[in-house]
Amino acid sequence: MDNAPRVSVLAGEPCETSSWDAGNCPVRDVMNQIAGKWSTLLLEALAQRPYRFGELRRLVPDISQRMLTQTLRDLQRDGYIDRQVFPTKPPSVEYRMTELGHSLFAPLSKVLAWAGENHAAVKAARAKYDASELG
Amino acid sequence: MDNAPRVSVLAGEPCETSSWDAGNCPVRDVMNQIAGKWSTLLLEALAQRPYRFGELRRLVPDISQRMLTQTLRDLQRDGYIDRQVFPTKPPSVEYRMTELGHSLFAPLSKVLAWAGENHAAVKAARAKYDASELG
DNA sequence: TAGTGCTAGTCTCTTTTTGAGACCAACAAT
DNA sequence: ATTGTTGGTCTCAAAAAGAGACTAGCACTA
Repeated sequence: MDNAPRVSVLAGEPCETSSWDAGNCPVRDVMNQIAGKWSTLLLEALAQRPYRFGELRRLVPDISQRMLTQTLRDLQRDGYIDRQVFPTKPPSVEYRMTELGHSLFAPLSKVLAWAGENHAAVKAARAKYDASELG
Repeated sequence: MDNAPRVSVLAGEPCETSSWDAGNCPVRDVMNQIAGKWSTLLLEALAQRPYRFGELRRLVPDISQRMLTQTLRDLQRDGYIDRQVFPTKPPSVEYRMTELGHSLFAPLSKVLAWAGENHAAVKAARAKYDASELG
């Protein structure tokens, strides 16, 4: 049941606070996919250049094959990446970011840049919180 | 064989492909928190104005109290929101976004806007994928 | 005075998701 | 003949999330 298509309720309304339930909210519908543990990492890689399955697996050392397959399928299903099979001797598969994917990655990369710039501040906040919890 | 160029995607160079393991990567460390199912939704709410626990619960109808508590704690721990207890008759708790939280929400809101604008394209891609899977 | 509801949670139990690792078929080199 | 490489799938265990009962102190109600 891992790869069963997720049926999403129809909607078209912007995400107002009065309709923040799962079926009606574009933000939730879109974010719930790209907010996965591995999605942003794979998008970051594929924004750079196309990669093959095994390359991505080596690039992200601690992802399981199962989750790599599944995350790539989800990103493909939402139209962010394309999957192309080459009938070579051992068949190879290339994943490539689509235009839609690049248009998403434009604003997303700003968030990733923020993460890099503010990592220290976040770690400091964590240390402070953990210290006050123990005290 | 492993001739993949180890080049950073982002200008600020927050995450090189040679250190994409969990412990070394600021992007993963920061994103894994804000990428939760409920985090962006709560950040979106608290970017507008402070809210109390019960208000947030009513705002997001399908979040459980357990996950609301836990997500708020995580956001507080990373320094994005503050938690303030008022010793009123029935004690009330107010959650308020910090400066760090607002500085994160600036780029994050661009992604949320993208989600609203491109929801239709994503749904179309999904429909196309599901149709080809069934055929 | 008992009953009800509000507050912001916690505790337990069940279901879902994720992770670890074995297995697959074809073909290439050793 | 064994090993390695390709891109997966399959099963089973562990972790995370969801559902719902339960708490304490106070206010209002009957």
